[in-house]
Amino acid sequence: MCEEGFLSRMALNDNKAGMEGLNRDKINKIIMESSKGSRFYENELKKEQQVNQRIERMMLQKAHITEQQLSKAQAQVEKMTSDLERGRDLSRVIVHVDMDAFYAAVETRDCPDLMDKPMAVGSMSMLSTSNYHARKFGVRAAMPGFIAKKLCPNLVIVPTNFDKYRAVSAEVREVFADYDPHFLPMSLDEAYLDISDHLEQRRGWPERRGYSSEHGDLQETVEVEGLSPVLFENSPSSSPCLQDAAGGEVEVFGTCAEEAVREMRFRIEQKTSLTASAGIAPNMMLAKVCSDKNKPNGQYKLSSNRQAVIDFIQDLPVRKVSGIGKVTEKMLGALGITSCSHLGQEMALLALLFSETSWHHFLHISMGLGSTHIERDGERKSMSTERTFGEMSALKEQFSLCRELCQDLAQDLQKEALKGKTVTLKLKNVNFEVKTRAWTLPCAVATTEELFAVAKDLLKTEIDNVSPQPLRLRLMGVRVSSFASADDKKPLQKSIVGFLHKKQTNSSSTSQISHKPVKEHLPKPPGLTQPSACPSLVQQRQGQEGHAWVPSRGGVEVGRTGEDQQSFLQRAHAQSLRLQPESGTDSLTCPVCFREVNTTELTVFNRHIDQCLSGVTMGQNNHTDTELERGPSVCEEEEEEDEKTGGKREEGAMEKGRELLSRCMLDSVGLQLDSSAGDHTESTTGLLLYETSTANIPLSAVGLNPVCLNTCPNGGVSIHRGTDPNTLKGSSQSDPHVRDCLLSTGGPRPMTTPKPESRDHRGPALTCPVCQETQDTNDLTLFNLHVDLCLNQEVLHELGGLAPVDRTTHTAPPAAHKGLCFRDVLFTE
DNA sequence: GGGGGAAGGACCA
DNA sequence: TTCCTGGTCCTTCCCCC
Repeated sequence: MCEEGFLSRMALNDNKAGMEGLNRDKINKIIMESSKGSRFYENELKKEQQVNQRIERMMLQKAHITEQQLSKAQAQVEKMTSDLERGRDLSRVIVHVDMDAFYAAVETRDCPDLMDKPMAVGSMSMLSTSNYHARKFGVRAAMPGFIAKKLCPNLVIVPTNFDKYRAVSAEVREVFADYDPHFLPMSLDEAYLDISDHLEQRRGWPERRGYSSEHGDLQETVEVEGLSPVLFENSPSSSPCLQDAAGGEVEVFGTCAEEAVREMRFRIEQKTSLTASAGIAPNMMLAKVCSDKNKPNGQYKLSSNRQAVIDFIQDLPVRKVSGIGKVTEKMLGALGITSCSHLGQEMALLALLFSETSWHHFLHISMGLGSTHIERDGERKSMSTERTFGEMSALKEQFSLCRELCQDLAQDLQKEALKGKTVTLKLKNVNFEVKTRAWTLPCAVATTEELFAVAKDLLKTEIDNVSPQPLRLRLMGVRVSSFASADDKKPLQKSIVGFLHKKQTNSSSTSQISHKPVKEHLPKPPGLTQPSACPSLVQQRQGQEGHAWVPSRGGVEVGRTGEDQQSFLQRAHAQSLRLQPESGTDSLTCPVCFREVNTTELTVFNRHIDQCLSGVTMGQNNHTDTELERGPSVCEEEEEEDEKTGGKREEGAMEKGRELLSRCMLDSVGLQLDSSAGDHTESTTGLLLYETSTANIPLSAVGLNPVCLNTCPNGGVSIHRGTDPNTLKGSSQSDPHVRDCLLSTGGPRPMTTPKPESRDHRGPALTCPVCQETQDTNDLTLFNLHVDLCLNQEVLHELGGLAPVDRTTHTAPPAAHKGLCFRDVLFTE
């Protein structure tokens, strides 16, 4: 700490070129006065305390280290050191190039009036960079503009113009490409190059080559030997400058690494009127440190020999190394480590106090080792967008912003043709506390609607968690990660077919479905991910089975355990598994009971699945092992019965099947189907649904849209939150569900669905609450069938990226068509 | 005990 | 009056096998 009560993490970070020799105390006092008492400050104080606690724990741990432990660690360190030493590679010439105060320099170039003024690029909220005049006042990047103004009242703040910086950056990169076509850009103003190959070529060139800068056009000139050298004005170094035949100035460069880099910087300056600094070293870590050595407009070369590297590292402050920030610096400082040589001396201690990853990193630094191979074309891991704003507490605004962010992100994903399985919502409240909430889906998503379906549920969970207080936000962001690999992009149904055929179940296929239940396949309601975050749920221990969450109000209590989720997976997929025959197989494996069914007859197999499902779903599995093993024979008996009853049984089975589907899907997300609620037992699907869990349910994950029926202006099936089904009638727009429904759909729709009690209603044409299409029928049985089919399609589409072939006619698929058939609807890949 | 997801945080430009 | 954005990687915790 600089002084009593001062937050070290808020103190001026002068670890930047152009900030040496400043009056730190004076500057810190101003920063302190501007910040103290603010929410930001309070949050920083909290974080500082956390770091201090971390240090305390570390020191306590240190106090308990024995001599024996230390010598064991020392042996380990020594072994690793000698291994690393053997692998030390000094053969590459790595360059780190960094444009000087890039954004500020671009703005100054375009507005020369700014040349001699302290200026910064950014806003009153945050600065992106500052010029060297401003740095003398302590003004630097990542400082809010209002504080910078207090440090330097004459500071000119210019708003950012990224299009302009991108254009300049493209020009600079053209130059980089001449020295290393595979250079690695780190940002708009920074890149790593491996110029080893370029230097090899360069050796074959004339001893010196020159560039004439006449008319601003940089021309490579022929050999200039024999001309009298003159100094080039504004030249980065005092290199000789010659004149060509026309009397124009010619800058001359040699063939060594330093000359090549000087030439590169010269060309950048000629092309953009901006200066760059560079570091030349045998690896990336050292090159980065070297580029900062002679900033601005300078370069530094570290010789490629071991002793030079060791000497260079000796007195280097740890904070100068990329990857060591203020927290690590403080932790090392508590152990008396400030320079890289200290780091090497205390390595055994560090090996005992830090994680393996961390101390290995420290060891590399202390030996002056770094990457000698510039990793190119690394795959992107995530994509996100976030926005900071003034306090936002209104639900409508929050959901609307959430959708906007999803829309922006969907556009970005589309540009790179990416789809990801994990959607993360980031929230920062007005107290600067950051929360992230993630949910991993069974398949990759990319569209606005898909992203919003998840993000809004995550948001809703957080809103409910602080209810009845409003969620007071200052930032919201949405991120997508776990991008689909080439394998993941393959249609899911192939895997399903493979999964069901016993011969393939044991293969090492990368299919998304396997015998072994994989967690990410399990749609998990956000509300259930963190039981403690949901006070209305009672958490129960159930032996070895994990946790069960029992809703404390509304509906019948339904415990949910890991087991439940697994069986949901089975059920959900089973529901979507209606097969077309595939040649070359003689048995199928049931996705519910996992038993082999000796048949290739899909009607028979589907019946078996239905029977399994009825057992699983109703919680009264009537299958005995013997019965299940019989598989086909059960179905044979049923077929016989069908013949006797003239197919009536089939009709009943369809009805039952529909109910089962709804029951399965709803149960899986904590909803219950109620068939005993008096007048309200029937809705458009002939079923009244109400929620049995107070957790927030991402219905979209299983393809259900939370549309509501008679009480909601949007129409549809009623999903009533947390109240007795008999109170449904009284719902209004103030009902949270109705409000959400309106929000998510953009406003009330004309109510076109029939009243639940009027099953024989003969009114105008009906509109399906799922596909929103008007159906040319007023026969509710037919209409209900259509709604079910739509729901099924939505579910399958969600689960497997399947596209419905025919939504209106429900025609049976041609027998020869290869694909999946689910309840008379054909899906193609 | 190891693998993997979620959440939070460090660090970078 | 006011403290960003977008990305990667690491750590910790917890669940599950």
